[in-house]
Amino acid sequence: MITREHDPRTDRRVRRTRDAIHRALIELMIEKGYEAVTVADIITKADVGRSTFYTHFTDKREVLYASIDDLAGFLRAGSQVKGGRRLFGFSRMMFEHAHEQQELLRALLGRGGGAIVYERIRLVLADLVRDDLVPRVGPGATVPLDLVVDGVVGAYMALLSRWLDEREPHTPHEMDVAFRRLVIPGVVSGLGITAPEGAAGAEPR
Amino acid sequence: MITREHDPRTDRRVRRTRDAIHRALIELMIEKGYEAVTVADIITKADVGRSTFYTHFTDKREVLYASIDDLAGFLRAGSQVKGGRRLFGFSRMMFEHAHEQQELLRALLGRGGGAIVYERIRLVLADLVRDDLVPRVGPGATVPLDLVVDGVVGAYMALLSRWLDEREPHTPHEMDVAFRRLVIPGVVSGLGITAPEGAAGAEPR
Amino acid sequence: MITREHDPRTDRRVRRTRDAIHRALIELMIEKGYEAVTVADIITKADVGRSTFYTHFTDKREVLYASIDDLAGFLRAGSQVKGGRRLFGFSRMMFEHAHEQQELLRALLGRGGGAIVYERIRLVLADLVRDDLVPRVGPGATVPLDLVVDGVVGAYMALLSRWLDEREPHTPHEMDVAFRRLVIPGVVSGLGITAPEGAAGAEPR
Amino acid sequence: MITREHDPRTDRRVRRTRDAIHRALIELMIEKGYEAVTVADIITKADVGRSTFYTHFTDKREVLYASIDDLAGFLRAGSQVKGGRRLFGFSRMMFEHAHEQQELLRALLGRGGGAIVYERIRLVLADLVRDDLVPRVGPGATVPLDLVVDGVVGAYMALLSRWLDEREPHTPHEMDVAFRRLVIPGVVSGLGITAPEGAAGAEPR
DNA sequence: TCCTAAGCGAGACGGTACGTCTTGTCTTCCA
DNA sequence: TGGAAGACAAGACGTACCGTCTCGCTTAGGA
Repeated sequence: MITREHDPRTDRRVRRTRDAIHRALIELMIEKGYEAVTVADIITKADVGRSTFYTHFTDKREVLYASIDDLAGFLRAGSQVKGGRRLFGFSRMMFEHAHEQQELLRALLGRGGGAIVYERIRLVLADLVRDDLVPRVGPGATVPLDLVVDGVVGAYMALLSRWLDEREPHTPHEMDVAFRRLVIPGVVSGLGITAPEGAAGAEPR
Repeated sequence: MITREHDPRTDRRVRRTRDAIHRALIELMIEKGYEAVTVADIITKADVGRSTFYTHFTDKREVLYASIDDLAGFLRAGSQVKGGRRLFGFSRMMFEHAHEQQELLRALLGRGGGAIVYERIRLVLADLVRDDLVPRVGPGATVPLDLVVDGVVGAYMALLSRWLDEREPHTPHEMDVAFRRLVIPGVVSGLGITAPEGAAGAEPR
Repeated sequence: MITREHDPRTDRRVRRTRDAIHRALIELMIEKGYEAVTVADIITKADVGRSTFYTHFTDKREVLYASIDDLAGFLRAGSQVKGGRRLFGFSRMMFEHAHEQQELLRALLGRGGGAIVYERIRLVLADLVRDDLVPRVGPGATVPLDLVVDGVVGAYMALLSRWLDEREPHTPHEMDVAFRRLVIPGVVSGLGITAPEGAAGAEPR
Repeated sequence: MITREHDPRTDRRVRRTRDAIHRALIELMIEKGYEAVTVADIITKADVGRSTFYTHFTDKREVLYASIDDLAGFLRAGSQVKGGRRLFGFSRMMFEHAHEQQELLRALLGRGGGAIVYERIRLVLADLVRDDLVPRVGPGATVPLDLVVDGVVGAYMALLSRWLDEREPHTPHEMDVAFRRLVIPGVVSGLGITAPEGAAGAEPR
């Protein structure tokens, strides 16, 4: 029989507290950007004691990480389910998610968002991209896979960030198409991909 | 006749002070990364009074900008002179410069470098890329120029940053080639470029 | 018939808890002095829950008071039984008790002991001293009784405290004699005592 | 020639700051007693930045010490000048000083005053008393000098503290007389003093 | 014997003070 | 008289305690 280990994170109070803190940070980031938010701001908005904050998190940063990890989870989950056969299946999803959660994502990834967020999301995307590419690498590859991954992710993050910063002058679909048109030709030739789904680069819909 | 305006920046002492501060910041950035450097660190290392620092600069940021502007100037100058006809002529130069000034560039652009530097350099590169592309845009362009610029610069910055972070496992030349192979196909098709120098994508040497 | 009021203090568990807390505080006071002991220290050492502590006591102070009251009871009891006719009968007893319980008393009254303890014990002694003096005051008294009491108790507490702090370089008996020789002449003349037991000041044994 | 060492304590600003802090603490101690005063209280009342406070003092305690040292200086100085030949010359002076500075002294020495103050002043007085007694010790002394000093100082401090606590029901002169009558007989006999100024115990005026 | 109220441990929580750190301004001194 | 030195106010940071509280577990005494 399993000893009912008491995991503090399942405590109802604990959940409530942690959630309140998360929500507070996000709202504040939308207001003034990550760097400008102080711990005092957070605990005031979350209506939580200072020590309580520090029992749960060591840092502003740590609170942020959880939010990013939510995003990462969303991406990972989505990419497996819906991404299906398509190359860079996360792209469309992400643009749409970003569109729906504009303010949050702008706070996270826009000019105001810390470098930490950027790096963290970059890592998640890099994993997704790598997983997409590894099985497709052909014998005639002329560019190291790592560099391809870095380049693709860099292009993607740049498009996404600027799109958010400029208040989304294009639709998520347009962005997705632009990303694919820009990136897929180079990836295909650089990695020597001879996809049966040569339609990889063709846009759907 | 020119009014002998006393420009403080020509004062010998002033020059010395400003240079000392610059050098101090750079050395400290190499040691611990931009964010971790404090004004106190800088003035100690530069052996300068606190008020002196604030007489010349309003910020840590402002000191940094000058360093970046050096870099920007280097890029702009180089790209006009040597870039010649080639698309993205700055690329090779930049990789080589980064190679020579490894530590500085790593401090500026690597994980430790602030988002400010990143953004600033991004802007410079975006200008260069745009100038490269504008005259080549063809009638059959299917991707908005702005997005192409953002994507290309994003990919470039990503390659450069990661290369620096990973202690340059490839030669500058290899990086340059990878960048071009990865990016030029998409750019050419996306912008409908029908270059006479169809050799744009071919690597030189 | 008496309503079988369930007095919690008789509950065996309750006794155990309270005692454990008392013992913990005393041991900790010996280790590091009253002020330095925290409630967390106490409940850890007593192996008791935080809420339990606050069910029984409102304070660190309150726990302490009980210890002092033990001491006070000891003094009061002793002074009646053994004090007999002698002036300041408590003195010898107290020095001896302090000698036997060195560590505890040092913790309570030495440099580390809080002002609260001091004051509390002072009050007990003041009562004893006053009870000793009241019946002896003569018609020729030139010093108000209250001042005599304060002075005598002050002198006694000072001798006791310093003796404890200095690790008892004298025997209890020597201390007692010193105290009497120092204080009784002034008391006798100040209060106009014409004791039949003129032997009041003479040391026994 | 002496290098004009720049002692920060002579800086006019520094003086002002330190004084403001001292005054603030004293006023606050009068209001609510030493323990209850927080650093935040002090810096608010002194209109001083938090860091400034900690540049000059490590502690509330340290601020307090300076105040006590003022008092000590006053005592020492006075005792030499005015004390003259009389035994315990400081006594009258101190009672009068305490009378004039009632509130401050009550804050320092009364129930609210920390044990630290008490101990510190005790040490100063002990020095004065010892200096008074050493040259007078006679051959027939039956009580160790240290104990006499401790006892005398203890009696004095007790009289002073209680007098302050009870809002001075007696005049300083009465207090001084009471102290001398109570203590001098025992001291004279205990130390075997055969004073030419046998008038030591006689009250003046 | 079972049931129920209390005692209890564990520890989350809001609050408050602490001492440290960094920033940008302001004052003083000196050359 | 203008630049250098550094004192200063402001306020964020992470830590330490406090006293209150909520939660389940256990444990004894009355039904």
